Amino acid sequence: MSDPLMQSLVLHFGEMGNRWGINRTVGQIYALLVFSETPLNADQISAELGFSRSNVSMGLKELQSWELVQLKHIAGDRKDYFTVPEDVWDIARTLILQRRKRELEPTLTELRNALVEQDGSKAYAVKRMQEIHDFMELLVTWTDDMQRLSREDLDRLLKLGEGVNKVLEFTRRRKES
Amino acid sequence: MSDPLMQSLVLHFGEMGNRWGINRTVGQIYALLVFSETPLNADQISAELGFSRSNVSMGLKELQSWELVQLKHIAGDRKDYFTVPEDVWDIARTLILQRRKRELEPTLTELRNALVEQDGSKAYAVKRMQEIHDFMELLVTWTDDMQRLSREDLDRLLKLGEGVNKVLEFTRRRKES
DNA sequence: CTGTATTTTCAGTAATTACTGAAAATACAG
DNA sequence: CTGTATTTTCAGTAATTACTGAAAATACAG
Repeated sequence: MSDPLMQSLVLHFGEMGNRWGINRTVGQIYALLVFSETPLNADQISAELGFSRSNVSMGLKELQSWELVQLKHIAGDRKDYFTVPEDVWDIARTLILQRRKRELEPTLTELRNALVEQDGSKAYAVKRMQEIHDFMELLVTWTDDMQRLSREDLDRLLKLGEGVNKVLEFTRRRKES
Repeated sequence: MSDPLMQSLVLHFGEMGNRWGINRTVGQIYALLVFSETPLNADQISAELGFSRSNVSMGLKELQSWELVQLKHIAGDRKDYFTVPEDVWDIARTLILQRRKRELEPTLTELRNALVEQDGSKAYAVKRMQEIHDFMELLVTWTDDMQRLSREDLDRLLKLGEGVNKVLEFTRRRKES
């Protein structure tokens, strides 16, 4: 890689891959695409990162299943090229949606079923299942609502931060009256 | 396990462990503690889940490093007993804090350094680093702010959902005037 | 339809991670 | 301080996951 700064960050994203549930090579491929101005094809990625063409193919497939990369075609070139959305917010949105799908929804379904079938089960365990279920449902609905906000409103909301407290006063008062 | 419903959920949490960055056994130990009314000691866990005492010891150590379990002592008993916080919100708070620490902060530090050392690097890559850095910083500050809200305010905020949009109108108007 | 470029699949193997039992370390009752 | 209960460490191995090269499948230019 020509740029040493980029190189070290690509390696770092590879390491972080573990913690995000993807493997080292997939993390590196992703980082490379993020920092590349132009779309890249599998051969370029393979050459740049030094692992096999087939490994790159599998990595790209996984990134596509996460909807984290986009397939582009270049006129007069038969190869598949890949990029990543320009807007960091779009990336974040996808990440949240995907993690929710993989980390929350299966458990939510499982809990829902458990609560329906429940009978003669230990009362405490059932209570706990209910609590977790309700909380997860709340989170899912909320992230759904957030997805519907415009980029600008989201930005505003995040920057509001703790100030949200003051804003909440309105609702509180409204409910009390 | 006496309760079949609980059994199947413990197994499910084990499977989900993979996606949450912990292994199957750690996931099962955690679920067992969540659904158990009383604190459990390592021998009980080991017997209940059918894996070795030493594996349970390592699992509990990992859960402690995540601050997801609490050590309890029972009068007149020399063994260590473990539980999980009663309040789902407390669990969620810990989870968010820990994931931030493991998934965001290392990269934030890396990006900060990269941006300082940056010179003669590809302009596009640097721009991208800056964007990601700023976004992550925003997220970190925001989750910090959220941690400071009371349980009740958080609940209110989540239930507000999309309604937050209307509330945002206030800020928007204030800024415009 | 043919031939070549390109991508994907997959069996085999390398690397990593999970798990166990035994031994060592620690904790504490008496 | 001694002896026993309890927890932790760790080397060895089992299980899982990552990666490669070769072969198969697909895509498409001509």
